[in-house]
Amino acid sequence: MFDIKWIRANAETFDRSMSRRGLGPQSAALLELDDARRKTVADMNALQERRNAASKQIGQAKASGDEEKFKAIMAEVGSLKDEVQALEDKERAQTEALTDALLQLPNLLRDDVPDGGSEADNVERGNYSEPTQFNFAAREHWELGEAAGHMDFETAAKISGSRFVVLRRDLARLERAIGQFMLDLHTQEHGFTEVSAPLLVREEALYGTGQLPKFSEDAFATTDGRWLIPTSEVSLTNLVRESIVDAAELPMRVTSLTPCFRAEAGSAGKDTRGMLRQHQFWKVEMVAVTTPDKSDEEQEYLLSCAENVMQKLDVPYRVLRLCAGDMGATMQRTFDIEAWLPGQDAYREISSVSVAGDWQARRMNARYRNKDGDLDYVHTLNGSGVAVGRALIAVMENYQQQDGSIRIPDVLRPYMGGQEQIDGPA
RNA sequence: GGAGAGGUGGCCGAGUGGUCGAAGGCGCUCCCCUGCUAAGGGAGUAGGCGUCAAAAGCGUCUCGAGGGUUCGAAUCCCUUCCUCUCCGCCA
Repeated sequence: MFDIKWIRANAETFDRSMSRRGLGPQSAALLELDDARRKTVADMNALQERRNAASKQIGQAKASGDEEKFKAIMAEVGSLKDEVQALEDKERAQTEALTDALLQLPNLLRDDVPDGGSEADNVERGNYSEPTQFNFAAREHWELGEAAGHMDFETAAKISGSRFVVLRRDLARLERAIGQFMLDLHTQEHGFTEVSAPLLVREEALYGTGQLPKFSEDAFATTDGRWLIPTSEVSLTNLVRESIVDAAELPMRVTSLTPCFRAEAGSAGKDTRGMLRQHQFWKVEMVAVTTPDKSDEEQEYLLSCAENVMQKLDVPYRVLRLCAGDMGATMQRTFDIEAWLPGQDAYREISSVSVAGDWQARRMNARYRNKDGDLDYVHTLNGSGVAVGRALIAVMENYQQQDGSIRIPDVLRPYMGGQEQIDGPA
């Protein structure tokens, strides 16, 4: 959500950002709406002032017993009332129209976000180790899992439909181990506070983080008007909604391990095989709330935390600086971490680390008191740390052995009762 | 599901149809005082919008939200959302 006053003062910057997002210039239409609104406000205020003054005189007239004056002013106020009412209605409608328009707009882009229209234009920012090499043909995760009998899409389809999976035995445990490991890493080494927050949220929470109003088709709604979270970014970021955060408590860093639910509308036919793209998956999320001057470095910090997960798992990855056309609407700058998947012979997204600036904070009305003692909006950031389902895939494919067994990364063994590998087909 | 209570400033909390954006307290800021600290004394301290280059000032709106009664509503009425308590049910 944008501050219309900021748009008026920075129309060019604003329009350039929108253009880079593939939208036309937006400021002119918005400012026109706002000009009309402000004119109404001015008229309304003037009338209200007259009404208020007249009301006071009525009180005085009545007190002094001046019946004639009393009636005269009453008459004036009577007509003023309707006019004021009309202007108030007009003002409300105009403000609502402006707010609705502002709510639709994507976030600003930071200057260092590369231009580009698709993922092809993302810029590599660095990587960690070379792609894993095998002296046998690498299998995809679902081949490994189905062959060993602990990854079952058929049964999942009977229960829930496509894009669901049933994991059994060691693989179910490995999924749990990955989540536990990452959560412990963030809480014990990275300074995050673990949070267990709702998975079912009000519509307002999704407006706050920006999934609504534009992306309702991506999430699942319940029959009572609530929504299943598409990411715990929603629950965690909204922790500060409608509040004034104590500046001494910033940066606030929270993390949680939760299921995420996504409708995946519009990705029909994409990644249909395996568990890369599911309607339900586990994810460890990191959310940070900080002051505006600290959000850039905070994003670097979140990225380093996510990278640390990958390094400890010892899975090859690269970091991308997402281009304008590939970025989500709610963020100002995004770094993706892509894990190397030998079975696919490709890097695939496993984490996304973004800074939203004050865009979400304005929607949530989340503020803090700055050094001058004035209220200002906080900056919010989030990053996957990392997606559990995809980490499971990455571990399976990178740690696979010729016989279809899978070695267990060192850091996960404590969470697997010391087990060193998951056996392949019997 | 049944019955009840309540939503007021950063927080707690008082509040009667008018002079209330709102007592008091806490917190915070500044000043005074004491060698330092603690304690004490004094002053200040809601937010949004509009106007303004900006600040000040001025105007206006806001006591959950929306509507109504009234010359006038935090206060009365209606609707609605939310929170809490008790009972029932339940992991």
